[in-house]
Amino acid sequence: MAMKKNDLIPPAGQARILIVDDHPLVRAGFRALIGDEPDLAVCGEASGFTDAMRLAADQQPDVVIVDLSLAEGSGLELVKHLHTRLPEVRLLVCSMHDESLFAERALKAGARGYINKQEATDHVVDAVHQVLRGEIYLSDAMTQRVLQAEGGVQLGSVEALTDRELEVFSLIGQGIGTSRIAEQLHLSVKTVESHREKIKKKLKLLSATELSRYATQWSLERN
Amino acid sequence: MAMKKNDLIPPAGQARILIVDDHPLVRAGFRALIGDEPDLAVCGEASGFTDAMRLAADQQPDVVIVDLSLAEGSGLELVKHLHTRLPEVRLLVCSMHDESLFAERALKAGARGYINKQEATDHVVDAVHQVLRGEIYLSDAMTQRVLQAEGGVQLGSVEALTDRELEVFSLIGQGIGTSRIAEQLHLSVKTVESHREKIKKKLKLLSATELSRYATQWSLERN
DNA sequence: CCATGAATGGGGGATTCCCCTATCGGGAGG
DNA sequence: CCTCCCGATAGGGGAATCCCCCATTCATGG
Repeated sequence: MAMKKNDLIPPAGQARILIVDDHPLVRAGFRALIGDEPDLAVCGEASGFTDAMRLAADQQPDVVIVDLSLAEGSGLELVKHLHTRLPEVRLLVCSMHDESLFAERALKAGARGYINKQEATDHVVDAVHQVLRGEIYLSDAMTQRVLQAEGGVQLGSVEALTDRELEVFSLIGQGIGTSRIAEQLHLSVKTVESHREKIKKKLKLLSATELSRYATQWSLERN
Repeated sequence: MAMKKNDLIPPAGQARILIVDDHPLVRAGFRALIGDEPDLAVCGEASGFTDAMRLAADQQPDVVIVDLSLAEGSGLELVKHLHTRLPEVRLLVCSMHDESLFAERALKAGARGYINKQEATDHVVDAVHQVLRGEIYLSDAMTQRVLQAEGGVQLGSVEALTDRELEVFSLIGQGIGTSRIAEQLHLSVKTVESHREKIKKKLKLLSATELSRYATQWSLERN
């Protein structure tokens, strides 16, 4: 996550922003906020993957604001593809999704910032300016979380899990309860609980419900 | 669901609109859209139940636009309470949720219209005008469905859930624990537990983990 | 060799799960 | 008008889990 300085120079006049979000109302909100800034201008809108890729290629925007849930395709996929094909374009992910679950994924996918929709009205202009300067934007809480994870080689990813932990994690993702996991793996319930705790720590999850949700999503993604 | 004509007369000058939505960006979108209309004016914003009730009492708006998912409390509850305490105020529900699942519930709770966020930018001004005239606004597709489905609803799946149960189910799907659900809905933990039990019975789920998994999947599907 | 980490478990208090029952208010039907 | 049912609320109580401690064993690499 070292910050490279091979960015394009900031645009001379107005910076051009492309908005990608499946909710027309949210796009209207962005337009209103960004339109008030003298040095920013909205150069296009898209609600899905295909339109976004085409518009980004045509318009050559300085910043693309990407929502994670799109009408067509996924936001994370869009970030990866945009980052590959148009690496000079700064990507700012703005999502309603749980920050702890997606901020790191967004950064790994090539985004230069992640902002929660709850705080978007107050900070989106700041965030855009910041990524325009080549910096990375994260909420204060999330900055802590990500930076402190720099110590560990892998950032809160499933790859950091031990084989045994991954087995347990996978079973959790299949909706199997603690006691049944213990049966299935011929372990004590206490051992499974210990594994759950270690998994939670490694994935930086705060509660059993978060673990369950994360495991379920992970399980669904690779099916 | 017969249309009563005991409405107040339309306001003489500008109609006053109160916006209730937990996403600041969406509120900004509404403000931009409504602000462009000469006969409409935004008289306040709220993100949660309590603020909305207070503002509605203070401001005496002509129309309240209510999102179904709020920062504090639930939109359906808000519609019921507003309809009881301020029956002369027209309520327009605007949600990202599946229309077929919530439009009927919204109307029964006292709303005079339901508009999907996907089509909000194009139709919200029409919808507001329509409810101001004392008519009921629904999308064309939904009008058909509601009017013909007056008899009975499909049982056996999520549609079989009660309003309250559905709210709890949705929060479970967002990975929120029992105690925080209780906080958010201003309920006893015991009540939330009761709802969870009833949901499990209705959906034929055998354990809390199954409920969590099912709710998570359901929640992800409609994002 | 011994520091480290993985795998296995336990203690114990807090919380949740799960099956009961119970009240209360509103709407459907007699 | 008056039951009867049901949705919403909530408590009791025992079992299960959660969650933060900790201990032991065993392999592996520095």
